[in-house]
Amino acid sequence: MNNSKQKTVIIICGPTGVGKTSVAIQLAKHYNTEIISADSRQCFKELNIGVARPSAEELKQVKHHFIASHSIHEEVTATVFEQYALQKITELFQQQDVIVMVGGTGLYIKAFREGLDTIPGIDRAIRENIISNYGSKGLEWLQNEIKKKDPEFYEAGEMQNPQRMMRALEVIETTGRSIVSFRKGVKAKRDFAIINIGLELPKEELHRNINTRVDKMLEAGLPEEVKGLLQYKNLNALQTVGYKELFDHLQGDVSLHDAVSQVKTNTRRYAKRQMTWFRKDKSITWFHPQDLEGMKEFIMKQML
RNA sequence: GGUGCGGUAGCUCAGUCGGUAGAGCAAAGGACUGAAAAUCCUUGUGUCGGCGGUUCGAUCCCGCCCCACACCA
Repeated sequence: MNNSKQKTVIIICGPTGVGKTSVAIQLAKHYNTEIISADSRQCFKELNIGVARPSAEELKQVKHHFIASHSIHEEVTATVFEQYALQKITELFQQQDVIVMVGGTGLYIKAFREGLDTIPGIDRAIRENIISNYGSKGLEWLQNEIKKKDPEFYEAGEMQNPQRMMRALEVIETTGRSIVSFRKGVKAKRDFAIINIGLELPKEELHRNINTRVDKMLEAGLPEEVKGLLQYKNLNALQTVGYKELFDHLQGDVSLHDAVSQVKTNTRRYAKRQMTWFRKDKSITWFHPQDLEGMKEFIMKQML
C-alpha cells in the first residue's frame, strides 16, 4: 500500500454529446488508471446503442466500472451508485493514486462527492400503493394527501411535481416523519481529493454533435435494440431518451422520421438540463473537450 | 387558363360582427437529496403575404398582384 501520496479522483462532467468518453479514456491512460462511470443509464447491460455506451474497443483500452454492470430489472438509484462508487474507489486506491470518474448524471456525482442524508428504506407495499393510487386518482389526490399528512412538505415542496410528492408521501407513511426533516444537507467528508472538470462546447456545435450521434445510433441498429426491449417499456430504466420515442413509433402512431427528430430534440433538452445543473456548481473548472493539455496542466497544479 | 380553399409567432393552427392578436409544440431561463436521460416551474416570441381603396381607424371589408394546395380544363 502506498499512503504517501494524496489519493485523488478526477471527475469529468458535462452535457451529453460533448465528448466526455474520449477525454476520460485519454486521461485514464495518461495516469495509467481506471474509470468509474457516473451515468444512470450506461450502467444497464441491456442498454447499449441508445445510451451511447463506450464501444467495445474503447472499453478494451481502459477498464471501466459501472458500465453494463447492472440490469434494468434492478433498482439503481443515487444511493446505489454512491455505495458502488465508494467501494470501487477503496479497492482501486490499493493500486492507484488517481482515479477518473466520468459522467453526466449530476445527482450521482453529487451523491458520490457529498453523500446523501440517511433516509430509512421504504416499504415496497407502501410505495406501490401510492403509485397505483396516483395512477387512478390523479394529482389532486396526491396534493390532498400531502396537505393532510405532511404539511411541512406542503409548505416547502413542489406541489405540482408528482414524483417529489410521491417520494414525500412514502417517506412520511413509512417513518412518520416529513422528508424535509431528514434533509440535513450535511456534506459527507471524503478522505481523498476531488478535482472537478467540466467539458463545454458552443451550443451550435453541441447540437451538431447530438444530431449526428443520433443518426449514427440509427445506423447502428437502435430500432432493433428498442424492439427487443418493448416489453419492458414501463421500467424506470427505460424512461430514457432514445427509447421512449421509439417505443411510441413501434406502437404505431408516430413515423420513424418523427420519432427520430423527437429523440434529437429531447436529447438537446436533456443536455440543457445538465448544463443548468452543472453551471451552478462553482467547484467545476471548465475546458474545451479538445484542450487535453490544459486539463493535464490544471490537474497537475491541483495535485501539488 | 378557370374555380375553390388558404397565406397570422421558428412549426401547426385559433381569432378579431373593423379599435394592431392567442393556444399547443419548439425555444430561452430556472429548480431538483433514493425514478435524475426522470420530474417540475417561469417567459417571450409577430411589418396578421404585398400594394392600393373605403374608414376617424384595417390583420379583419373591397380591388389588384404574388405564393401554396385541391379540383376542372
